Amino acid sequence: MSQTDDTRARILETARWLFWRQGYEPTGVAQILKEAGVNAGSMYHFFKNKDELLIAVLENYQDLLWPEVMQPAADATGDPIERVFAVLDGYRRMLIEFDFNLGCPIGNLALELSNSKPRVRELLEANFEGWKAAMRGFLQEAKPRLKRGSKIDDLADFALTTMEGGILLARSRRSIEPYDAAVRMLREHFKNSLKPKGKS
Amino acid sequence: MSQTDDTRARILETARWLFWRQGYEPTGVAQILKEAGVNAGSMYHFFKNKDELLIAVLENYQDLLWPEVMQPAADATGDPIERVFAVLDGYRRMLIEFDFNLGCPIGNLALELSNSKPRVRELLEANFEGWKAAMRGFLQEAKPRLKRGSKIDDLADFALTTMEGGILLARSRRSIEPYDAAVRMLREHFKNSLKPKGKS
DNA sequence: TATGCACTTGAATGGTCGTTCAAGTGCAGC
DNA sequence: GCTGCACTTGAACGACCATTCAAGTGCATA
Repeated sequence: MSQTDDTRARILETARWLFWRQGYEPTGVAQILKEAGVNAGSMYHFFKNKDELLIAVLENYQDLLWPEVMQPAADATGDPIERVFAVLDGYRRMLIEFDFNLGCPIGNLALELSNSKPRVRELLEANFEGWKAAMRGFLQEAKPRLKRGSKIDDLADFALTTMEGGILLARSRRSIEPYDAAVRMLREHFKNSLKPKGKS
Repeated sequence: MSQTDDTRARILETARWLFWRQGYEPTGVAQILKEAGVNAGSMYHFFKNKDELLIAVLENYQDLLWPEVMQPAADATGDPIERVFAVLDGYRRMLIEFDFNLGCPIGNLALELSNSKPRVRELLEANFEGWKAAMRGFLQEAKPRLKRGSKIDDLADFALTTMEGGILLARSRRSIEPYDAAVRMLREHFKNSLKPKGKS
């Protein structure tokens, strides 16, 4: 990795972390520069402006989705339905690890920026879509066990809304309870979508 | 209403509207002053600073919850379960009316500010709690029709997380579909929580 | 008519914002 | 050793930020 790549990567990673913790608007360019140990001119050499940096961050999240979020869940269990809940458990651990100070990075930015520039909105949507597609992949594997009427697409959407809503509420109440309750309900819902099978 | 009350009320209402549309941080005091037709000194006569204005806005939301959100739902139908869904339908209409540019005012602010001053967090939580309490009230009425195992508190939480998650996704995708899908799932879940009754 | 106080005026303050740029540095290819 | 270009330096820019304040205005009470 060249010095060049290193600087660019360091800016990107610092920005990603700060946008996650503080949001986009409240994070000043000066703070990014300071924490990345870089001067203003360097940043503006790699990124046209703060908006373009955000766009690069969102593109970066797309690349990180599988290795950081989905792969660990796939490793945790072979059961495709359980993989869905392993993903949700990943967010649960994140909530607790950071003491409810951090939420879903995409969800945070989506709420702050869903009225902003088209390219930004496009990338936010693409990130959600990628998440959903991964879920659909898991569910597709479990298709034989699902009731005929169950729509895989709706189930994936529902997992996403439950996760985002659960995180929102858990952070506000600074307690894991609402998140757990939401996941419990989702699990019940999934159970009702599975064919009734006497044996495992 | 005296001139005094009028000025204060106008500042409060303008701030509420702008915080809703743009969020807290991105809304400048100057913009509030301009749109309210007020000078800086007047605002700082009534509110110590921008933070205190936010706190007043959040207190104001608490007062508005029943007349603006719950009463219309209570008027819409006598069936307590349907009242829950009438509330959700109110948010649905809001999403469409403002072309997905506006979300739940509390949800927006909660995501932006859940790591901020204690009094702010406290009020955000109290707003969610008020919403949930109203839902619990509806569900309590329907208690005889609920299965013995169903926890009213969890159902109320679940309605809230579904609503917030659904709004988040709908705004990002700029389509009502994910919201409708989430509500559909919630309805199914509620149906499964009701005692199986042959006749209506 | 005089006193006091709630409220208003709007310019000014110091700080931070994102961004620019002229002047460098150091390495790759010739 | 020279040229050219990718990259870095860091001071400076104007715009906007929340907030302050001295100087009013106008009304209620005496």
